Amino acid sequence: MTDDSETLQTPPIAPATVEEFRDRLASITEDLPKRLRQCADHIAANTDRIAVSTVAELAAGADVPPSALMRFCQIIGFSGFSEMQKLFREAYAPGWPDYSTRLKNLKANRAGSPAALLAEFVEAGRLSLESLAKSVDEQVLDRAVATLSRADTIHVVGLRRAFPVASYLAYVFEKMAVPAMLHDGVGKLDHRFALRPGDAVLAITFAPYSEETLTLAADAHARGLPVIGLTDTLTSPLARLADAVVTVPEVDFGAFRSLSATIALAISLAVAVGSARE
Amino acid sequence: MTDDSETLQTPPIAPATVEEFRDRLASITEDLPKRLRQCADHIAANTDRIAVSTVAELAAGADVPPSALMRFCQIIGFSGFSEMQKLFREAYAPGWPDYSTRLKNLKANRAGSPAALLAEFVEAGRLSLESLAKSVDEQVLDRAVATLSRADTIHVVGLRRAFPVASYLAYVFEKMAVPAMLHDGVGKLDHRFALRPGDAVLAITFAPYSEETLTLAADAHARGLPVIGLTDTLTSPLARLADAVVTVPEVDFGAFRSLSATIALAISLAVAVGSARE
DNA sequence: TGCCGTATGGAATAAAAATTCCAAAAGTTG
DNA sequence: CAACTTTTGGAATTTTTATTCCATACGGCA
Repeated sequence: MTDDSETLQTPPIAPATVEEFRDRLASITEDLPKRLRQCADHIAANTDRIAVSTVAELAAGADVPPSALMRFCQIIGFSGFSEMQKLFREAYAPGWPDYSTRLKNLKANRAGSPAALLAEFVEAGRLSLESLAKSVDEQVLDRAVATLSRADTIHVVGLRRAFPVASYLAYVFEKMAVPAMLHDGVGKLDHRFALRPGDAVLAITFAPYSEETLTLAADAHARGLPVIGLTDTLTSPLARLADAVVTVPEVDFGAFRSLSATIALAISLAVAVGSARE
Repeated sequence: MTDDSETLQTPPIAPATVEEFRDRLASITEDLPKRLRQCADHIAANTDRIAVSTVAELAAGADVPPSALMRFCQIIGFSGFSEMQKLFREAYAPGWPDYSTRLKNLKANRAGSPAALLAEFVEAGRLSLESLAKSVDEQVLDRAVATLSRADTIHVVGLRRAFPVASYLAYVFEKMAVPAMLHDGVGKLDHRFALRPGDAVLAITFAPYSEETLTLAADAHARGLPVIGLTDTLTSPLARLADAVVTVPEVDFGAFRSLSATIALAISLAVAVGSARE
């Protein structure tokens, strides 16, 4: 008998995804002794808290001693609670952990062929877009669009790294017949006096933040004009000057960003403003 | 002195909500010493992972020793990391069901809302990147890099829709110390005589092809200078003038292209050329 | 009712994580 | 350039958390 039970025993195949976890849970729940069943039920109802709880907390929730919960983890196929928790912690932020490490490696051996480089940038772009979709704050976006739609003229400013974005915004605004002015710093001319009451500023800057962009934003802010910021983090100096700050998560490759997410955001903003004004 | 500093010292008022946390973060970030600033930046960019990470993990991400991160938590007003983490664990709502579900939600919003538009552009960008990765011709890419690496000066030209790409290329070349000149059409000045023997032209244009770009490419071609084209199809008028044509499949949404794939390709090209020249 | 196998709770232990502390480095100021 | 302050890294310590183990309770069966 003993050998039989050994053979039939729960195979130590731990679920590799949240999906698999749920399947396994459903398949074993019914023929489980009382306490383990309590575990299963509580876990099923609170799957999302696994990532942020301790054994003791979860056990208390299921009204069982910690050791029961440990047994439960092992029955599912994990070596213990920590391994199970790992699954949920990683599922929460997929891909991210070793990504920047990979970039560093690639940077180290600069033997990268053009095609290999391209693959990296494509991947970076895809990830950026994904995390943009996940993280964007709809309220802020709505507010930004509303503000810009009311403006007489939109002053777009973004230099260096942000200049491609600024120039694309200017292009789209032009196509949609939205009065806009691109502050491009050509000839080091200072166009700040072009700002009139009723106008709004759309400023784009990423670390290291460009002095001129911040100056223009500060100037507009001081004069009571609405400022919309497009930047990398909420700690950016733009945050203090702007009425609405939209942040874009973008992965750097050395000094270079893929800009995919930023451009996608910019163009959405521009098209939304264009439509709203009609 | 000691009493003064005690009085002036950061009040130990810990943020009680994630909102307050962000405010506090933004307000202190700028006058923070180097390491603590790294903490602030990394935390700002990865706020959502605080709940599921350990001190060691976050510290590694910020590239600082764990003790620096502890100090950071205390400066913000918490007694330590655990207290800070508690805030985020309580506010925790998992990001899954992830990306694709989130996209659907965004799109489900009233059509034409900024968020819905963003979802469309994100989708278009991703598709473009995917098909770029699948369709890119490595041989052509290698040839383009080789040609540009040999050039004395690289003349970058791209107008209207392609201008953001051209300007980004110019930026990257500058950062990598590659001699490059951006033909931007400012003041309608014609810089064609800047083309010298030994130079190369990198021309970017999409339908409807910009006259000025084609003219410059044709001119260079006539004078025997190598021309590299970045365009949408092999039937583009650039194809006849160029020594190597790299095509980018870009998925349009409405009248506007996301540019994601084009920028990814451009930056790969630039970085490859920059590396090759060293 | 007495036997046996499984299930259970909690105390003991091991592992991992957070936190403190201090000596050394870096930076400032007179 | 010396005295002093601030910042830093890492080793030592403490606290928390996970995990194991075993004596006991329970339930079915003869």
